[in-house]
Order: sequence, then C-alpha cells, then structure tokens
Amino acid sequence: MTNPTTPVRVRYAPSPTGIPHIGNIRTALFCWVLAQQTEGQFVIRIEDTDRSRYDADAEKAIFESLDWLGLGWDEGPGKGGPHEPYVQSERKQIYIEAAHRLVESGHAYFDDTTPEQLHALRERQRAAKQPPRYDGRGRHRSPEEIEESCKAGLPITIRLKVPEFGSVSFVDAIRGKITFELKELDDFVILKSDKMPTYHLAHILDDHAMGITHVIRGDEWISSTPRHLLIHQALGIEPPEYVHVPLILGKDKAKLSKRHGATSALEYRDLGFLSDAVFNFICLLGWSPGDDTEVMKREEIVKRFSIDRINDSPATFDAEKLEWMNGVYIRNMDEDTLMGHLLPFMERPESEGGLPDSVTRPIDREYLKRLLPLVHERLKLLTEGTETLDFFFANNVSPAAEDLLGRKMDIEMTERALATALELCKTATSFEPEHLETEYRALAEQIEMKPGQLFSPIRVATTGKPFAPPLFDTMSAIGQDRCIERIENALSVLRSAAPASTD
RNA sequence: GGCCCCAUCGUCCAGCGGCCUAGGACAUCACCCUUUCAAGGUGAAGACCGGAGUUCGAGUCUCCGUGGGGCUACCA
Repeated sequence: MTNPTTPVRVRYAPSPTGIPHIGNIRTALFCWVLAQQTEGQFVIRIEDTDRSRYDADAEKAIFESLDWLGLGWDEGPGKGGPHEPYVQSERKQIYIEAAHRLVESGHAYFDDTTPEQLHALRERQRAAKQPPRYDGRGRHRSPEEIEESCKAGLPITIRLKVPEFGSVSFVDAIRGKITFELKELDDFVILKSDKMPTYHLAHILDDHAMGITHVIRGDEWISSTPRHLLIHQALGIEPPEYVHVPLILGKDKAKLSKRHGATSALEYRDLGFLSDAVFNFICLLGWSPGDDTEVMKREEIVKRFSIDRINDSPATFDAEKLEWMNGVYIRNMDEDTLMGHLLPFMERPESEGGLPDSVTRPIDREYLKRLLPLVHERLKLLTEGTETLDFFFANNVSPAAEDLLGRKMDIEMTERALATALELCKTATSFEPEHLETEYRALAEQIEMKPGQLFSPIRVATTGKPFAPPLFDTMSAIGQDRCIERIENALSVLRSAAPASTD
C-alpha cells in the first residue's frame, strides 16, 4: 500500500499492564510519524478492560515513554478531544449496550457456561486430540435458562455467533491478502462476566467511534483479525485499514521480554541514550527509506516514511548499533546542548552514577564548558560524563603502582620519569597546553625516553586512569597546583611499592 | 497439534526477473593517524535456509520441505 495522502487518524492503544517495550513503542512511533506526515491526528487510548492486570506504574510509564520520545498526541488522556473519554474503563456502558444490541440482532448470545465447565471441555478435547475450542453450547440456551443461571449467581458472558462455514479475508497493508477459514474460529466472548468488554469488542467500537482510519498494531494481532472483521460485519460498520507491523525480537529471537535486559524506552533513557537517537534507531528497525541513509532527523523521517517500505520480517534488537548512533548524535551536538544533557547525569548522587558526593552541586558550569571539548567526541552515552570527567572535579585520584608503569618500564624508570616531570611541573612558567607539550617533549628527549613513556605515567598520575583526554589539555585544565599534588602523590605510591617488587 | 505470519552477512537495512562477480551500516580483524583512549581514514573477512518448478534468465515469481515467530483465554 502506498502512503495515504489524506490525513489519517491513527491511535496508540496500550494496555496498562506492563512497561511498554521497544517494539511496542515503535508501533506508537510509526503511528505518530504517519500522523505528522499526513497532518492527521494521533490518538492515545488506554485499554484497561482487564482490571485484574491493571498497573498504575505501567500507565505512568506509557506516558513518560511517549513524552520522552517526543511523541505528542492530539487526542487522549490529559489532552481531551472530541471523543472523550479516552480510557476504556470509563466507556463501559458503550460496550454493554453494543453487546446487547448484538444479542438482539441475533449476532450474539448470552452464555452461562462456567469457567470450570470450559476447562473440563478443553481437557476432554485435548484428551481426544481435538483442538481446544468452545463448542457453542450457549447458542442453545433459552432465555429462561439464562435467567435462572443469572439468579443463581452464575457468571454470564456474551459471545459472538461465528458462522460455521465460509471464510473471511482482509488486505493487510504490508502483507497483502490474508484469508481465514471460519471453521477455525469458535464463538468468542465479547462481553465478560464482569460486564467489561474483551479487547475484540472494545477496540472496534472505539476505533469506529473515534474515526480511526488505520489500525497500526503488532503482528500478533493478525490471528485475531478475522474476529474483528466479524464484529464489524455484525455491527454493520466498515473496518479500517490494517497495518500489521512485524515484532521486534530479543537476541535469542524470542519476543522481547524482561530476560533480554533493557527493553523499555525508559531504560535506555536512564542508560544515557538520547531520545533523538533512540527515535531514529527504532524507526530503522523494520523500516528504511530505501537508500542507505541511516542517520536522519525527525523531519526527514516524517517526510520519507512510508507504509509500503515497512519490512515483512521481524527484527532483532541490537543495542550495540544504537550505541554507535548515540555517539553520532552526541558528536553532532553543540557544546551547550551537550552540557545540558550531561548535567543531570553528572549531578545525580554518586550512588546513582553521578560525580563523587564530595563535589558540591551545582557543579561549575564554566569549568565544565571548558572541559567538554576534551571529551565530546569520546562520549557514546550521557552516563559516561561522570567517568570521563570526575578527576577534574574531585581529588580522589589514587592510582595503583602497577597502573603508573608505562609500557616496558620498571619502577625505577617510572620514578625517574615522574620525578623529572614533577620538577618541570613546578617550574613551568606557563600552563598552556602548547607550552606544556613543548616543554615535556624536550624533557623526554633530555632524559632519553620516548614521549609515550614519559607521558603515560604522568597521565595516570594526574588522572588516575590509563585512558584520558589528551594529556596537556588535561593537565592545563586540572591546573598547576593540583598537578604537582597528584604527581607527588603518585611518586609516594611508587616509592612505597618499590621495596616489595625489588626483592 | 491446528491456523496464520516470516526467512539476504553475527545484527539492522538495500535488492521488488537481467544493472548482483549480491550493496550500505553496526560489530569484528588489519593497517594508517596518534602521548593513552576515542574519533577519523583505508582495507579485509562475512549472507541469498534446502529442493523442485516457471522463465532465454531467479536473491527477486510458484509450490513443497525445513527453521523461526505469533495466535489458539471471561489477557491485551
């Protein structure tokens, strides 16, 4: 199917039973993009018809995920709209009435089969190697019998009468025509005994009432689409366009779940990913613009998106590539923006991955701004700000003796390197990076060491780490006094370690 | 089990009958750059699940098999 040219009305209709994972949120993203492209509307509807599985935290996470990814909605909870309410539990009456109308028109019937009876039926079928299927016994119950059961307090449901023969088919926008034999379907429940509708009934009524033109949903719904078609027929309404997008799988090729580590958008936010990068990346899971373009701004994605370029096959989520893309986004960012993103992570408590608690908050923005060019292109995640910059802010630099040793250097040689480095540090007339580099290169030559051999111990001494930004920029930013202090400290570490390793 | 969907490098994506000696990206490896780590550059390795058809010609169409996934609830 080529893209609609008229405005679409699409909806994201999550059920608040768990934190939406990447696959789920990608569906929302596709909806949003299509709405933007056609200047249509993106509707949010909460499908909370299963009261037993309702989870308030999950509902909160749904909105948080959408907010974080910038998927604003035109109608829905907290926003209102012409089809309020947008929460199914508050629309209960609509479903009850519709279900009863279907009974009256002969398309559905009351059923007083108890869960126990249903269970027994399935057991029998299983034993007889029959497919487990409701046998339609309720079709033959008289109104009186139902009335009696009702009085006796038995649970009453309403089931749709599924024709025994024939078939239904529909054209899926990305898979083409799909046909199902009706004999494979049983009479399914549309109104549960607690008077709540099942998903099947509720979403159809709502989608129709809300004028939804395209139902974009996960692959797992293909199998129940014939039921939905039947309900439309019974109701005498036209079904929408169906767009079943492939699932996103975990590394083991199974449906994404907790076992796969981080799976929700929010987790990626907390891990230090940028929402723009995540948006870009998950768009590319199952869709591509057709050429080799990968890094795209939102506007470009909105412009180029098309339903017929959505893949048929499921994708595996691979966070490694997302990390690379996040790095690309960070590198493309100006320093002020980067600082804005880094600050919240760095200023968190130490126990949550922030700078050491000894560093007073708020941290020095001027100083941080001076530091950013040194680490900008090295960052892949926002959380890495802390570990790459902590030694600039805190004085908790305490390298181990063995880390101070450069390649092919013993303690004695390292000590000589550091001692002369300290001297030069003390007498330096300027602490500008260029000046330091000139001086230290001359020193290396003077003491007959390779530059790397001299620089490496100094790096570890001043930063406490084997990997750090370019040495002289780093020293300059740390400042003369602290450099002297740290090199002196490193020398004493080395000297106290010396006896042990010389025997 | 039944029904439905899917099947190109380890992963994501391109390929919609001849442009394919199958292209790009991530990851991997090598080299270059280099004071470390990155970034960047160059290059290497790496795939059409199998079998029948259709066709002058198939990664591309059809069928079968195989594999994976989904559904098979008074869950969505």
